[in-house]
Amino acid sequence: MTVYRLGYVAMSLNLQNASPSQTMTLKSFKNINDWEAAVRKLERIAKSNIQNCLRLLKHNKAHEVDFFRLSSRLVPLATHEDLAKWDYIAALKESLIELGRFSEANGMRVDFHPDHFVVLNSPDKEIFQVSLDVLKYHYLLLRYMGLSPDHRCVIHLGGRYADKEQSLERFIDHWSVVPKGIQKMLIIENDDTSYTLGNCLYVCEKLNIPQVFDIHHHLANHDGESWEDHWPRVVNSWSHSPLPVKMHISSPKSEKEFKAHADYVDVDLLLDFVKKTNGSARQIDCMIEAKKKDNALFKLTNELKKHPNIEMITQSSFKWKD
DNA sequence: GCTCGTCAAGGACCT
DNA sequence: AGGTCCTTGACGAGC
Repeated sequence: MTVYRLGYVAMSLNLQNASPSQTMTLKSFKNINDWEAAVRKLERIAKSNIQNCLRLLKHNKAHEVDFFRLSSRLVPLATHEDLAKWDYIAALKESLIELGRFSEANGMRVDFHPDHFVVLNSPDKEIFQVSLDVLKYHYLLLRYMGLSPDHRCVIHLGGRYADKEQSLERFIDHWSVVPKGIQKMLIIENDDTSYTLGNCLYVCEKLNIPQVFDIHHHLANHDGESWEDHWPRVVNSWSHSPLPVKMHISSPKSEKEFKAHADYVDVDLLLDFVKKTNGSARQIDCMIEAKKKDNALFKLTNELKKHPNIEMITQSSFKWKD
């Protein structure tokens, strides 16, 4: 019997003024002539983002949601080369530890998914280095939150660069120069344009990396393969992880805009996944990637509650009963 | 208190 | 080779 746990991404539609992604562009930073004053403003924004994250976790606790993706934009400009001498960790230490403690004390799984500009298979050395810098930033946030960074950060394999096979092998080549701590932090997700679940599993098995299965991406990009055939390999890729198997689920916005995310997740898509994977693992964590964020999660759980074969365990976790 | 253009990034894709 | 789109939420200018 598998326990399924639902989570959502980065922000809530139910909390007012609780954005964890307030920002400052490089342009507006440079418009402030006093460097110290500009940095102080950045630090105010970053602290507010982290404090808003804590509010989000408290909101989640109230609704028994204990799976959550943190915004990657907590610290604006943290990885920008022009701010390399800015010691953002020193300014944010206390806020970070408070956030980490709350998530640990409440048994929450929190993780990151930096956007697609992290490309470890880039043939351009500078882009590869910037990607490492961005990953190091995520690593530091986790460390200073007091959390083990292992398997907390989802990335994609990267670009095709006109030769997909060679570019996939370049990921494997580059992996050897990725610092060990960052290697252990990473998990790989199939994408909707280039690397299919089969491609990703090949890399994951070679490098001993857990595979994050994205069912929406798979439907958009699958080379005629069925995910069901690959599923045992996905589960097996998590065998060395202390964390449960993780997957992403979203519904297409429309037939025409198939790759875009819909407001909500179709409950039948989730039910089909549950029926096909029930019993395959002790627990599977399902990340709801929908425009309506936590409201999409709440809508799903309301629909699940009414299903005769679903037994709710908490407000956001459940199991299938025959 | 709205709407719309802007910001920031790398790559895919089209001309 | 160059231009446009993709994605994201926030922000700021202008009404």
